[in-house]
Amino acid sequence: MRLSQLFTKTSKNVPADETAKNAKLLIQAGFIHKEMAGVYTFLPLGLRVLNNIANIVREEMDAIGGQEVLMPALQLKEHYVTTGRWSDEVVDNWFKTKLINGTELGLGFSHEEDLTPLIKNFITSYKDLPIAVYQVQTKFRNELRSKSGLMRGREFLMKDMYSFSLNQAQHDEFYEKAQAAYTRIYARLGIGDRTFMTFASGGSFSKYSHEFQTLSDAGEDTLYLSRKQGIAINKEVMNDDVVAELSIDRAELEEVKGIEVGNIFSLNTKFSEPFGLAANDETGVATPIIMGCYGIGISRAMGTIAELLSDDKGLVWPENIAPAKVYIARLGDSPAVVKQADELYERLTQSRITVLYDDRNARPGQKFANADLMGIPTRVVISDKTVEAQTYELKGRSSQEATQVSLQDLLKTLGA
RNA sequence: CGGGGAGUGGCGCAGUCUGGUAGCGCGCGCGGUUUGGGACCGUGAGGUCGCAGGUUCGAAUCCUGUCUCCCCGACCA
Repeated sequence: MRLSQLFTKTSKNVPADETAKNAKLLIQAGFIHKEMAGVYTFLPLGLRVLNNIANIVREEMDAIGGQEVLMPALQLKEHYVTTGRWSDEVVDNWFKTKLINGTELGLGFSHEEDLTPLIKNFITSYKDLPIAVYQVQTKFRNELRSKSGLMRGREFLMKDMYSFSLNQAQHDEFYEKAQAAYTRIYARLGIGDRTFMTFASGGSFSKYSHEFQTLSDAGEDTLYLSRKQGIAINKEVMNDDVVAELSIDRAELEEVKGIEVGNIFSLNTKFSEPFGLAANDETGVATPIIMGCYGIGISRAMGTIAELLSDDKGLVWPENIAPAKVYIARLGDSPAVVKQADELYERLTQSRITVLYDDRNARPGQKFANADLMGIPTRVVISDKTVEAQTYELKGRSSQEATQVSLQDLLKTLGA
């Protein structure tokens, strides 16, 4: 992508109506635009990041047998009446709407009620199990107060997966696989070292749920972390019994703040019972299917990464999810410089390396500041100097020093 | 929902207390000089001050109502 073509621009001014670092930076760099509280547009560069994150999540879900679908946002009232979740007393963050004929509908905040009856159409035997179905979809939650930029929105992108198992053993096996997949996801997103599995409330479904909490002072949750064991306990379930059950020495627990970047929990037969979702076992006896639920807020993960991996110059994206791998800063517009920069851009693009090519008629400082603010992992400078020296200047986003390399070495470094 | 703060060109702000029909910076257009860390000079365009009502000869400024945004708290199946 040539920056001269990109319709968004970075700004020297920080938005006044945001306090959260992630929102400030993402807006300043032109990645997102706020429509209203808790509702953001993803602009070209922001959408690339969002998609990159979603695709990593997809790969890991596929790797454990997840099958992707896309369910509607509009939700049938009767399904929620079946489970008792239509009531505003029970679910206080519903967005509800109506058809012109008056039929009430909901805007999905989760999809158990949509998927469970759907699965009933296909699954009837133990031979069909286990299965796991997921989607990457927009969720609507009428939060009393949205806040912190992408961290807590009213409309946000979420990956939600649901597993269906014949019995507890089969469920546990998949649950553990999902747990491992989640760990891999956060590692690939560049926040693995500070993300910990956390024992949290299982609600009305099970004893515990497992949250994945990324340590940050910007987080909303208070946790007690055992670095030694690499696990944490959410304050909401913290007590002596839990500590004992997990064989943790209470003295080593550290009180920290975390951002919930994922949550998995066992649903047991909470949804399969009311919908009559059962499978025949080997003896022909119908048994309720055991379900599990596995969520990751894709947009929240993006906000978390923006928040945590940034520095005083701007965003710092891990290579896996950056909107582009390379930023070509073309200094000046002498024919030799333009030619060389154009050729490098073509060459890298052909090698399927994503590039932001700063071909604008702007001063060097502006281009450097832009590259830093946007958080592009690698910067290549082409100028009269480098053309003359027959080198390319290479610099990582977080390194202080630039190096001069030959075209051959440059291509090698970039994997082209 | 309770408490606090704030709405003035695309963005960031001043002006409001002490009414007299808007000003600065960034950005943008044009001309020129520049070109290795968000350049400089000149020139120009762009707002009627969130919205509605009221007071007044006159309202960005005072009064009432209302909408929106941010923060803290409560809430987060």
